[in-house]
Amino acid sequence: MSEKEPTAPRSGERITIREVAQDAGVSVAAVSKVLRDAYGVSDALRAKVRASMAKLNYRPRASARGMRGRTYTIGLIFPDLRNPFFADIYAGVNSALERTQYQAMQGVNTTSGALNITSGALIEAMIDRQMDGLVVIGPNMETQALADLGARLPLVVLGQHNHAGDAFDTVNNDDQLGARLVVRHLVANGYSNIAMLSLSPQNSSIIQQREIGYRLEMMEQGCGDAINILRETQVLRDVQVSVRRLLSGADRPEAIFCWTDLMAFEAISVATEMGLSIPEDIAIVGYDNTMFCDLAQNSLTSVDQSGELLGLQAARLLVERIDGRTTAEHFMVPPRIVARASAGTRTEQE
Amino acid sequence: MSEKEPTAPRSGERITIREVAQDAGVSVAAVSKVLRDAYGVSDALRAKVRASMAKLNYRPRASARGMRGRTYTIGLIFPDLRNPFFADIYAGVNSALERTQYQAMQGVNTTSGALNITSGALIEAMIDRQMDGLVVIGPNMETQALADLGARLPLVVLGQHNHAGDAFDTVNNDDQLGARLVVRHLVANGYSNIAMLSLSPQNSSIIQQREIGYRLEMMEQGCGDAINILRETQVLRDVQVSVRRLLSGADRPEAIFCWTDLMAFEAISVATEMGLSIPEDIAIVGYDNTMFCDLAQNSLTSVDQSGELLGLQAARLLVERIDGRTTAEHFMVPPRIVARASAGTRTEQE
DNA sequence: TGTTCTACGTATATCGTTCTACAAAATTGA
DNA sequence: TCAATTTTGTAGAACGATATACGTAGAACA
Repeated sequence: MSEKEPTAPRSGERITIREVAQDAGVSVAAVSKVLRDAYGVSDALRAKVRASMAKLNYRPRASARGMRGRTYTIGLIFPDLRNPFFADIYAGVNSALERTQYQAMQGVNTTSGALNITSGALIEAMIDRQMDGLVVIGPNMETQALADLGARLPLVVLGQHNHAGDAFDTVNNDDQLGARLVVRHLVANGYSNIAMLSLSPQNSSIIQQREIGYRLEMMEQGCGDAINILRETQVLRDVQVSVRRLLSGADRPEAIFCWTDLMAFEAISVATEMGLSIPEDIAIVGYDNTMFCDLAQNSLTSVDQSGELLGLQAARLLVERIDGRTTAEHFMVPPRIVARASAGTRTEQE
Repeated sequence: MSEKEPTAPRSGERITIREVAQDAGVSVAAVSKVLRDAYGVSDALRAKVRASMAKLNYRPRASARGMRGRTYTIGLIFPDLRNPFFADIYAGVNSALERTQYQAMQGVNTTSGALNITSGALIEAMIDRQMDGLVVIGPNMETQALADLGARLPLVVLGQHNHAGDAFDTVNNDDQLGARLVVRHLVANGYSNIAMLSLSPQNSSIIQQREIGYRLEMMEQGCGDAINILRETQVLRDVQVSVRRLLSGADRPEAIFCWTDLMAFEAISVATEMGLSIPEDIAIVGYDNTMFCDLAQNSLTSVDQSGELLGLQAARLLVERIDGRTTAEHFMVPPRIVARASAGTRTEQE
C-alpha cells in the first residue's frame, strides 16, 4: 500500500516507459531505443520489448518525447478551410504519413488582411508545440519570411514557386502551364476574347506564374490584344461585384478564366442572374477541379492540380527533411485540364 | 567562452523560463506563476516579469508545460473536411479561443467504414499529445465510447443528442425542430409528397432526431401517407444512384428533404440531368445553409444551424470543463429555415 | 592465449516547465 | 507589542521520455 516507493509501478495512471522496461526485464534505455528504431538492439530484445508494449498497451507521450527528441507531429497550415481543394491535400498528407509514426495536426492561419507579418500566430503556436516540421500551404508570406521560418525548423511550402537557397522545399503544380492549358483549350473551342479573374493582393508567386502563363499563351495564340487581367479578393461579395462589372461592360469577354473553382462558381452565379447562358454567352473556367465541378448545375471546366499528390509529396519531403536532409528539393506536378460544358465549343454568335 | 557553466544563459537557443527569471531578478517559480495566472503574485512582480518576457520575446514550450500541467492545446476532430459547414464551426471555435491561451489543433478522423472502434487513431494521437480537451464533431461513435473518452479527458461533443451522465457536454442545433421547419415550409408552399434523403448508417442521434421530426411533422400536417425515408452514405456516386432511382420511380415525390447541402447539390445535379426543373418538377431542401446555397445555380432552401455559434459554444464549454467543471451542460441552438428558389411556391401541376 | 573490435545493453544526466512545501515579510487583531 | 493570519516569493523534486557515455560479452585476428 505504500505509495512512496520510487519504483512502485503506480497502476492508476498511464503506462510509462519505465513500466514497460520492468515488464520486459530490460533497461529504460533499451525500450527507448526500440521506440525510436535506434541502433544497437538485437532482434530478441526488440521482440521482448514489443511484446511488453503491446501487452501493457503502452503509448509514448509526445510531450515527454518532445523535451529531448521529436514529437512525431507535423503541422499543416491552411490559408482557408472553405475551399474543398484543401481536403484533397490533407488526404494526400495523411496517406503519406499512414505507415510512419508521424501525425499531422492542422490549423488555419487567419492573418486578417494582407499584413506582411513575419509569420502568423498559428505558426508560432505550432513552434511552441514542438512540431517536428511544417507544411505551409498557399502562404501569403514574403519569401524571406519563409526562409527565416525554414531556418528554424524543417519546412515544406506548397503553392509557392520562389526558392530561397536550401531553406525550404517546395511542392507545386506548374501554374504557368496550367494557365496556358486553359487559354489553349478556350482558343481551340473558338474563344479569343478571354479575361482572367486573378487574385488580389498579387503578392504570391503562384499568382504571378499563372498570370505569366495566361499572358504568354494569349500572345502566342494571337489574342494579345484581348489580354485583360483583373484582380479581386476571395471575398464573395467582391467577386460578385467584379464579375458583374466585367459582364456588363461594353466589351464583354467571351470567356473568363477564374482563379479558383470557388470564384468560378460565383461567376456562374452572377452570369445566371444576369440572364446570360453558359457557355453560349460567356464561358467560365476554374482551377482546382474540386468535386463541385462535376455537378450538372456547374459543369465547370477546370484545371486539375492533383491536390492529393501535392499533399503526399509535401509530407514525404518534410519527413525527409526531418530525417536530416539539408538541401532543398522542389517538386512540380503537371496540371491537366478537365473539360466540361462551361467552356464547350463556341456556337454561332448572334 | 566556457560553455559548461550550468547557469550560463546559452544565447544560441530558445529563451527559457530560467532566463526570464534571471532577467527579471526573480525565481523561476515566480515566472511560472505569472505565466499561469496563479495565485500569490504581486502587481509589481507581475509587471516586472511581463516586461522581461516581452523584452526577451519569451514563449513557453507546450511540451514542457505538458509534462506537469496543461499544454493549452485543444483538439478538434472533424468527420470530414469537404463540407464547408465545418469551416463555420472552426471559425466559431477560434473566435472563442482568441483571447485565451488555448490553441486549437484539428484533424480528421478517418474511420474507414462504419466500424464501432472505441475511438479512432486520431483521438489516440491527440491524447498522446496531451491535449487538454477535445471537441469531437459529428462522431459516429457509440454513446458508451464517448462516455469512456469523456472519463479520460474533458470532452465536448458537437452533433450528438444522447447524454451520458456527466461524462461530456453536448452542443447541437435542434435537429427535430429543423426537420419540422422544413416540412412546414414545404407544406406551406404547396408540397405534400415529401421524401427524406437521410444518412446511412443510421447510428447517430442527430439522424434519429431529424427523422423523428420529419415523421411527426408529416403526420401533423396530414401527409402521413407520404412519409418516405431513404438512407444513403455520403459517397457521391451512391447519392446519385439513390436520387436517380427516387426521381424515376412511378410515384415521384414533389420534394426531397436532403441530409446536407452537399447531398442536396447532388440531387439538384441529378434532377437537372434528368431534365426536371426545380422547383416546378421537384423541390429540394438542404441542411447547413452553407455558402454555396446562395449561388444562383443552386438557390437552395436550407436550414441554418449557425455553425459558428455551435463552435463558439463548444469551445466555451470545453474551457470550462478544463477549468474544473465536472457536471454536464448541454447547449442547443434553434435552427432557422432560409428560403430560396429551390423550394419556392408550388405552381400549377401539369 | 591475449588483444582488438563490434554489437548490444545499461546507468544517468537532461530537457523546460509545474507544483508542493516551506520560509519570509506584511498585515491584522487584541 | 506580540501572536496569528495572510500574502508574497523561493527551493527543488517531479513529469516521461531521449541521448550520451560507458561497460561487457562474444567474435575475429594474431
